[in-house]
Amino acid sequence: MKMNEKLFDGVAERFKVLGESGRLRILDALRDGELTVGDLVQKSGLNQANLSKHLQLLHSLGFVSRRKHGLFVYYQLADDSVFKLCDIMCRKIT
Amino acid sequence: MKMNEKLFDGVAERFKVLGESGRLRILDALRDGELTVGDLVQKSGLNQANLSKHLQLLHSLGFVSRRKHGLFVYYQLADDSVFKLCDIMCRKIT
DNA sequence: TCTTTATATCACCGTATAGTTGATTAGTTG
DNA sequence: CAACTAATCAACTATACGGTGATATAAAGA
Repeated sequence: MKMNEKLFDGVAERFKVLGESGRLRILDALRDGELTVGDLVQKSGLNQANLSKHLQLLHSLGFVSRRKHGLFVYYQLADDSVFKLCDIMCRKIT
Repeated sequence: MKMNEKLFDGVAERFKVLGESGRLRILDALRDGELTVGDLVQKSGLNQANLSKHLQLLHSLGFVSRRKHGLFVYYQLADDSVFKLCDIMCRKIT
């Protein structure tokens, strides 16, 4: 695909979101299915406010989706693109 | 690929490098073949010191390779992984 | 309605980093 | 040596971003 001039900022913005190991850990924790915010607090070691901020960012850019059920909000991966991306990156490292 | 705990930082570091539109423009400028630093100064609008800094970063993480010939240093894309990555990202935008 | 719980948001701080500039250095060529 | 390309260094500004504690919002149940 030819990179459109308009796309640079949007693409960079999304790479930047993945350029933070905390958010990668969140996404990895969701690999096996949806989790609540509370689950993610435990798994990630991040506190609630910080985690929530990361989740809003990931959601706003389409990396995760969510559904609300009662008091809980369940987050899950929007698709498998994150792991496609990480696979390519990992190949550059090893 | 299962994300190894050790890989998180390395992968994040590389995503972060792509998370900046200036560097994406540099990589895009190299799409059609190798260019000298002077060429890239013109194409990118960045000054020499700044551009050189970006190039060192891109080179140290394996996104570009370089060869020296006479006074000039020619940079080129190390492989096509950048565009694979951008393609996936673009699909998330459109 | 009052309480509890889960999540989102706000305000603030500290730090990291990009961008810029100017100067210098290194290496190559003629 | 003189001219040129590129890398590097130092210093500065501005801004973006992560982390955190406090507060707000929303849903469920007594």
